[in-house]
Amino acid sequence: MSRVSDRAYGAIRNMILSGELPAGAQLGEEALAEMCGVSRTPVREALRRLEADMLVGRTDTQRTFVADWSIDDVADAFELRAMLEGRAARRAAERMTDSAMARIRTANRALGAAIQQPVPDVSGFLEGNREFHAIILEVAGSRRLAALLGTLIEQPVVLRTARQYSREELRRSHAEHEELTAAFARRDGAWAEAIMTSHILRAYHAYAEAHRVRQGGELTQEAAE
Amino acid sequence: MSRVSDRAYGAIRNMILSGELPAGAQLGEEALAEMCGVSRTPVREALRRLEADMLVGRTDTQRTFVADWSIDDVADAFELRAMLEGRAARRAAERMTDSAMARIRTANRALGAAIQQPVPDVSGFLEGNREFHAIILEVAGSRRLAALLGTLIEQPVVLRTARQYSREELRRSHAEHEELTAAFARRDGAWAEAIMTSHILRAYHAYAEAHRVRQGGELTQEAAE
DNA sequence: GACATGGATATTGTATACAAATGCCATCGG
DNA sequence: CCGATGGCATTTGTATACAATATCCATGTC
Repeated sequence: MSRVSDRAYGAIRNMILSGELPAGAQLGEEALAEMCGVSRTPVREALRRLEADMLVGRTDTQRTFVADWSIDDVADAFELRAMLEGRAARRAAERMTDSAMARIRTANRALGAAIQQPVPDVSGFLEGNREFHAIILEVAGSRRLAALLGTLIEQPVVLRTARQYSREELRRSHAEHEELTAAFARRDGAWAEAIMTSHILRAYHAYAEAHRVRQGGELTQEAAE
Repeated sequence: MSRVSDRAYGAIRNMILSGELPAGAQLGEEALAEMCGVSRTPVREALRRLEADMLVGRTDTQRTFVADWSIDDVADAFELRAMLEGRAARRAAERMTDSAMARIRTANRALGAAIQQPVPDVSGFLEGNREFHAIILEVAGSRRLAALLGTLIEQPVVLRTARQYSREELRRSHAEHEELTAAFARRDGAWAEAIMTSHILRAYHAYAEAHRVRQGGELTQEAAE
């Protein structure tokens, strides 16, 4: 992240994900450039990347704005993610190595320890969770699959669930990870795919449930899968 | 395509797809700018888009080159495409309208007529084929699915098969389209998905077969699915 | 002769200036 | 009062200049 355009990308992205730039907000290049303390050139580059991520949209006349997400968009994204992560899990199971198994177990142990603290360590949970999914994607060994999932894993909507997960929900997530680990240990691709798919879809429904109850809650971190 | 950067994008993309810029070739911004008769700024933008399409790659030190595709990359891309187009077909079947059915039938009729000429009209076939798949994607109604498939449908490798399709292969493609149409007419999502998946995978194996026989053939148009 | 080192050359990154287009608002006519 | 029109302000698109960095080649040393 040393290049200026990378910093701009990260900064704008964070402002979108945190809600500082609300959905639908106009994104003037000049204004963003001033915020980031850079010129328009790297800002333009950052905006193009964010457009590819579908975090920002464009009017027919090239004006940029923060993408807003209908309920259907959210369901759509989760469905695709469930399918793609399921595929990744299948491939990972088929290609699993002993050293990767060890890394997966380590990540999962850390995750388990985090949620058993007197006060659950949500950050630790999230970090273990991220690591777990990253290893699977790595073992799956498909650059394209990784690229496609890249645009799906950190959406605004996905990022606002975990902090309010109950201990029970965290525990359940951990249990699903354990089951996935068992499927990997047996190199059972079909099993791994099925667990992963339901793992993601459960996260979706947890989100949908929470969203139905209290519209517009203002949290900042990742959903826990 | 009136903006200069769009023209640059199209021009560079065509040079890659046609093989004029061979895999692995360095893509200097200045050189490309001169070729396209524009300044570096729009060229840079075009290169970023092509990078997102995975048509070009980057060294660790930001030098751009034409991506080259190993056999595994090709298999990988086709697999993902089969999965995603299958999903699109399922969704399309579930959401099919009468007017879309009519358009699908029209496209398919045109495709059928093209291959029954004394000399098969391959361009007509390709146009009908493209239209057919485009309507399905439209009816599927998932912007994200469309975006993900966008990066998969026109790869260098996918684009070099149809011209050498035998009349028998063209006929078979048409027959599969007819079967898909029947599945749509019955709003049978599972059926549509299964046909579409096998449709794409058959195209893959046709490609793999041809590629095994004569490595490095030099054709220019799209694969026929 | 092989390898390290240094500087010249080429390439990419960023800033800025200017051109083109879009949007906004006030004014005018009905 | 409503809508159309024209011009001003804002925003985006492109070109160019300059800075930073990487590559390449020649030279020198072991």
